[in-house]
Amino acid sequence: MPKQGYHHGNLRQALVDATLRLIAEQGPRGFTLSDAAKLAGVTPAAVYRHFAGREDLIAEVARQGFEIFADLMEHAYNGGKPTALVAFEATGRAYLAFARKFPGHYPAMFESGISLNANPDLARAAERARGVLLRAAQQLSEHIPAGRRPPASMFANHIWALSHGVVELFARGAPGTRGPFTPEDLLESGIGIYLRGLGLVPPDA
Amino acid sequence: MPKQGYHHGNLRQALVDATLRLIAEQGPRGFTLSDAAKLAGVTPAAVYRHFAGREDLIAEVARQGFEIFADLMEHAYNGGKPTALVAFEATGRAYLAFARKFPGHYPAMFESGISLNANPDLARAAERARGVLLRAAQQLSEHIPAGRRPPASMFANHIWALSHGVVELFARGAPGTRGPFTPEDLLESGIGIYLRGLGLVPPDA
DNA sequence: TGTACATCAGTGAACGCGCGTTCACTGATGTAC
DNA sequence: TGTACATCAGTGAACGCGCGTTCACTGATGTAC
Repeated sequence: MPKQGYHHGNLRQALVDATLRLIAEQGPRGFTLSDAAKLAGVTPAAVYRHFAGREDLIAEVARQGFEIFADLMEHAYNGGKPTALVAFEATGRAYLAFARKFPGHYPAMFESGISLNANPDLARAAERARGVLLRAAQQLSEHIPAGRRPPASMFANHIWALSHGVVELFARGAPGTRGPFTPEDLLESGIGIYLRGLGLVPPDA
Repeated sequence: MPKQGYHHGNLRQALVDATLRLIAEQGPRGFTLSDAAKLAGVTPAAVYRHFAGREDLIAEVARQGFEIFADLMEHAYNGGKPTALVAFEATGRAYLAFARKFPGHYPAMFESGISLNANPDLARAAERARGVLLRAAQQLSEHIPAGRRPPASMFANHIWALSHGVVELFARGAPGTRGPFTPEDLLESGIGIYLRGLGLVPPDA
């Protein structure tokens, strides 16, 4: 599909890639449309052949991010195999892995200030990602004694919040940068304690 | 102390207040030094009588935020009374309460992209806030059977991450805005489950 | 109490800059005959 | 196979704008005598 004769052939994706690199290097605040164009070897005006403007470009980056994010969590979840618990823990790990391996996507999705509803494709992708985590939580919740089983959406949100907090505070140069624990340790142990609190892990594990 | 004869008398704090209002209304990205000056009824150049520049103004806002934050958590912690557990839970609630009641300070502290080390006063204030939470965690951890007691700094970080995640994702118009739970419910229940996982709350509570 | 003077907070005009966006254009590519 | 033409991706110059910052200044306040 990519043609390399110079009409660039694939400028749309080249601009997305340039945006990713800029955000990864300088944060979502540092990104400018003009820089992205320059990095793609093209005039700023050329961007408007492929995107409605700056906002639209960021939205596409975020959309692709949510697609990858959903895929990655889906893969980690693995249909709930071998057990609901193991699958759920893997999904949690996938969250952090995504944030670290896609340092351009994650900020575009969560720190760029973009509205998820501005763009239907973006909204759909974000919804799908949320859905994966929710499904993992639902299946897991069936193993909790029905009497004191919290709504699955609630503890999906707990895990999401804990993961996001770890990413924001400890996986970058942010406030809590200090400390002997890696973000991975922190998230893994946090989820472990939390699941024990739900009665899903034996107290002596 | 404030003189109301027109040399303004208290422009420094007026600028801080203007910054707070702008950030609360438009987010940390929307803030400009010029707008803050205008809101304070003053020329942009006047700002430089009191601050080294834009960065320095934001740093002062963040510093004041951390001082209030630390005070609030300290007050909630209440020296560990009546019990370590109750005091700890109150401290967690204070986190969210601060984020909601000081919607200008919180973003300046955690979303403005400011470096906590650029300014020694700021670094000190941030350190104090961290210290309060850590102390609460330490005292609480003494109630955990020594054998499987995780480092206090680890579970202080867990609570910090969970709280921050709830604020970022659910206490604003952000991604997870939907759902039947208030942020307060979410954080309270999350901390509850977590503490049960630590063996600090009886399983049938 | 009154005058002369130093201080210094705030003014107003100007700056250079880089941003996002527009517009008429050009020139390579693909298609019709 | 070759020529004529339509398409449309990218150019280059220009725009208006608002930003953070600077500078020489002014004028109110406080102090010394």
